[in-house]
Amino acid sequence: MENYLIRNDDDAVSKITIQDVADALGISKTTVSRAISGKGRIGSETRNKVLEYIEKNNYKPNPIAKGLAKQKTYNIAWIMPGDPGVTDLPFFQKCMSGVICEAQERDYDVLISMVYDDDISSLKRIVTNQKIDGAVLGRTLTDDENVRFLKESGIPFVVIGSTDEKNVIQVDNDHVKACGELISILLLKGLKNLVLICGSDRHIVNLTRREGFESAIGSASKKIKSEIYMNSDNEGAVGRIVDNAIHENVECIVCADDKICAMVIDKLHKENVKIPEQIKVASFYNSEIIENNQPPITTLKYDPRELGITAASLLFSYIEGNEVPGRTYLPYEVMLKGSTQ
Amino acid sequence: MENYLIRNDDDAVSKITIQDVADALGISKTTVSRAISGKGRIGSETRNKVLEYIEKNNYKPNPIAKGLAKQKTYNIAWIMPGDPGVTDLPFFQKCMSGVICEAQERDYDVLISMVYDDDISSLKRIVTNQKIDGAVLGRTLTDDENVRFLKESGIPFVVIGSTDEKNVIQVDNDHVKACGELISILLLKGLKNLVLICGSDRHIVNLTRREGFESAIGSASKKIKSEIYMNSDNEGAVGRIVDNAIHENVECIVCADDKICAMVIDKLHKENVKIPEQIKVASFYNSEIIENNQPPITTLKYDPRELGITAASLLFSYIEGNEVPGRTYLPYEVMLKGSTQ
DNA sequence: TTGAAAGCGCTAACAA
DNA sequence: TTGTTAGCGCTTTCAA
Repeated sequence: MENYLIRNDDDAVSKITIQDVADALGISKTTVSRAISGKGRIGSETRNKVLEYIEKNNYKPNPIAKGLAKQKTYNIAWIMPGDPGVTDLPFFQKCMSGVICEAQERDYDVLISMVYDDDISSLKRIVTNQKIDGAVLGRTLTDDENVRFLKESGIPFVVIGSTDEKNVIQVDNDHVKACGELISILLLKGLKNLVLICGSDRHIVNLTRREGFESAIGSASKKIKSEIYMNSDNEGAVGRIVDNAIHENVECIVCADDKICAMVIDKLHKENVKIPEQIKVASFYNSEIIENNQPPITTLKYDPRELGITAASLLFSYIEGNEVPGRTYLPYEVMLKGSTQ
Repeated sequence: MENYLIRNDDDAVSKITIQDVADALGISKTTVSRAISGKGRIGSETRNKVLEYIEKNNYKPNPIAKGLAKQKTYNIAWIMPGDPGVTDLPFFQKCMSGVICEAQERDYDVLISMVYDDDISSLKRIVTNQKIDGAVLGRTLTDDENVRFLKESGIPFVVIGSTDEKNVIQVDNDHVKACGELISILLLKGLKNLVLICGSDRHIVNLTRREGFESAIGSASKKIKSEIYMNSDNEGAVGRIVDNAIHENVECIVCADDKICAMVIDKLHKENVKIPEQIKVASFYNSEIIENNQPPITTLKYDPRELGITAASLLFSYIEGNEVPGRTYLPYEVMLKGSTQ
């Protein structure tokens, strides 16, 4: 037989208030408040007395009350896509951990909002309920409802990724440059026939990666044959593209992200096509799956956690009224591995 | 040249307060409050008038103020491991999405806390800062600091997973039964020589899975040869165990989770050992990687999102003062696939 | 059925 | 250097 639990309020944390502290010390709330905040003139003796008492009695100012008085929540939102298969991506987890880490340092907490392509009600709730002081948006779309809504609401926010919207603080890797660089290197190795497989063309990251690919092809010294497939991040599409690539003697399959790359590797494996002997493979984003592959795959390497840290840091800076750059690019690395040798 | 942004408070959301509503309607705050909450006597005419006005002018009560008055935050915490390689697990993402979904329905928000094996400071901050009304803990450890701290703090909480601690509301799958059932089926097929590979023995889930394995072996009608490896969720250990299994003519390798299973599959592949012809493989937890494998792997199937939903739902029920079962088991499914044929 | 007033715990002018 | 006082926006007794 199961045991049942009933809520018992007796054991709630005993909450001591600023008034209690003031009374105990025979001073006023104001003085206590000043001792804590460090603002306003106060005798160092009094301050120490207060600080000591607070420390000993483990007093913590109630942030709700503080928030009401200062019109702040001490919360920011982390907004990420909630669609299954996307939420899971380690990329977002790592960004999030960066955001959390940075928030923590400022005694802020992170409230999570999951949005779906056509449903940003969760974000709207949080904003209209005034539960946050700012937000970090995990990715950008073309014609992005989240961005539009956040701008309208006037709440400070930073996006991870790029957007054409004006006056939006953006943190991203320079995908155009990075992808261009990777492709240029491959072309210098003499490759003349490549395909690029991308996911949704509503994800701006895919558009910028494509742009990098195209620019490298465009500025190549020789004539290059290339094909680009958008919206092809499913097994069926990847399968057909790979089949076709094999048939057309494509020299290198370039994947916009690790998920697509994993599918490509899988498919090539099933078809018994050897990497890199029969066909080369490169990816614009790496991950564990790809790193541990045999042979390891040539990829671009970014630091998602750093994106989160930077985004949050900029957000706080902006909230505090500082001048903040419109766009920040974080570094990348080109990792040349066996898959393109 | 980059553009720089400076925070401009002019565009902040215009906040209309309960007083504004009262003034506009020529009634008192109290009446407005009553109309909204539905508590206390109020003329239906007045109520409608208020509701209508609120609707039209898009008034939202400030939850901070409400929180201060009612001593609530309207936030719960989702506590998950922050260690890299663990945070990423789709399991936690899916639980989290369940928790969020359930919270949303009650106009609660979810605040996220990442804890590390020996560092629960993030949880402590959130609790002592009184920023939450309750918490859902994503997994349980032996001798769990999180559980201990949450109990001491007196804050309502529910754990996903099991624990020996008394008076803790737990939501889990019955791993003992599920794993026992899967193994029993394999034994009925005539297998007589198996190994089980588990991760950390500080994770209670691994202990319960082991228990299920052992109980099935113990109650088998024939004599079964079996070996159990704990703390073996790294490539090196898995490699050695698999090598050894091949050498010892083990019939079936059972993996405590999908990550281990992926490593096992990979290793067998490298060694050119065919599944299921030369060795069979089963996993106590499934995932996309495993489902798409060729041949598909025999696994247990759970619904992590449902765990999150149930945990949050129990938490709210408990917060509201209801009687709540100490332990809730959610269903599982045994998926027999080609890997054990 | 409605309203006045006190209070939730804190901050911040303004006075002293 | 310290205290008084008036909020922040809401809920909730207690009166009317």
